[in-house]
Amino acid sequence: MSDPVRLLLADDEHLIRGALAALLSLEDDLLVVAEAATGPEALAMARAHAPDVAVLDLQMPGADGVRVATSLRAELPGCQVLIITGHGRPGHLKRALAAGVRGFVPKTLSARRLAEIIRTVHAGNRYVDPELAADAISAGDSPLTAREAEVLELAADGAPVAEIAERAALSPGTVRNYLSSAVTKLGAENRHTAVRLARERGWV
Amino acid sequence: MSDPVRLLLADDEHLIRGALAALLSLEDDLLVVAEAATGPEALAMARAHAPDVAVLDLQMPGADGVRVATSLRAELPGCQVLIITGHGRPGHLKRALAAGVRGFVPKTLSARRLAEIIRTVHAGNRYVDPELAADAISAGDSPLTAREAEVLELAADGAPVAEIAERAALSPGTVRNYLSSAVTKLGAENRHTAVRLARERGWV
DNA sequence: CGGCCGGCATGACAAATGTCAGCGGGCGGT
DNA sequence: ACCGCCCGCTGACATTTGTCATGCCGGCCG
Repeated sequence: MSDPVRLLLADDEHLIRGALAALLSLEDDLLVVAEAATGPEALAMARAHAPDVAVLDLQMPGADGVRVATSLRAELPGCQVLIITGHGRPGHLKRALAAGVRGFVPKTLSARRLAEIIRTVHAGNRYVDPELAADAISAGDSPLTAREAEVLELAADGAPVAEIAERAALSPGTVRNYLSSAVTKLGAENRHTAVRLARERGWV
Repeated sequence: MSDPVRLLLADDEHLIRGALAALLSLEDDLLVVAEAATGPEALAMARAHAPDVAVLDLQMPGADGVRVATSLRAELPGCQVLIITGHGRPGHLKRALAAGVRGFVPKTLSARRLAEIIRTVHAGNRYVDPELAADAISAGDSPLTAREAEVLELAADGAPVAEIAERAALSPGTVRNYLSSAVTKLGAENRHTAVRLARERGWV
């Protein structure tokens, strides 16, 4: 029999991480060699242990799973990345795939299936949860231009136009134009529902 | 030795629930007798198995942990409820306690600690995570009147004043007044940041 | 080269929003 | 009985928005 698959687990929820580690350790061809609770910690652990597969939670303090994946891709090309997420938004999947992530699955999965998918990913294949994939396809591509998305993001926390303009180094009028066109493209009634829609589709 | 503690586990994330069940089963005085993925399912399972302790995730499809806890309290007074949450907001804790929940902990906890807390709760004692408790205390009570909170909630998804007025059966002017006073009380710049603030503090 | 598109801006106007003052009614304390 | 507080409403006003037309510049593609 071949060597076991060496795993890095990163999730900020201690309970889940520990439980996951325990469950995956039951599979005798999987070996958890490192755990991390934050993005930077995950990177450090990966450097130290050079795992075969990194299982990363999408939402972690410090740096999210996709950012970690990007760094990992550059530093440890041999390490495959599997992203695991609670509430998967379409855009995240796209970003993740672009970052070279090999697998993307929701947390509503049994441990046995996860173990299988880890093996799949380790073998160099990809695996994307069918439901998340369907969502991503139906959501389609973002109709927003880079600027529109940027401005929309700055508008996300309810800041007035003046503040957005300052933070984006734009004229207030321009900001309103971008906001307006973004709202139109998204079919929203105002900037705030637009922000919500864009968030739901993972476009911000 | 006494009988084992009979547990109900409810969490919509299969992975976590399964892992948790496995870990808690390692403790020989704990026995997982039922699992559920949604609020209603949790209630049904509780009726069928009459567990000693119900471990409920706060955010579940159908009905959230607190609502389930309320029903449980009425139907199965002998069943203690322990709420477990990812990102705990202060107001939830207060609502949970009011619903007769005996324990409230974040997911950033080791399985061993969780097992201890389950025993504590089963013994009839309360346990609230110190950090969450501190947050709740520092957040204090909501300064909003019932109407202000109601209107703010209706404003949450970015609806225009006219729509809020209709849905609340109020005059548009009144809605604006409530919104304005809520914004002032919360020290926000506009209704949207007010909504965000109120959400963070668990006041909506 | 000549469109075309996106980025960036202005100006102007309509609509929505935030703010303030004030009025009346009800309800619970002192 | 009186006071204070919350509810609910109106009206008026300043400010912030959303929307539209229009213009200039720079890059990219046919």
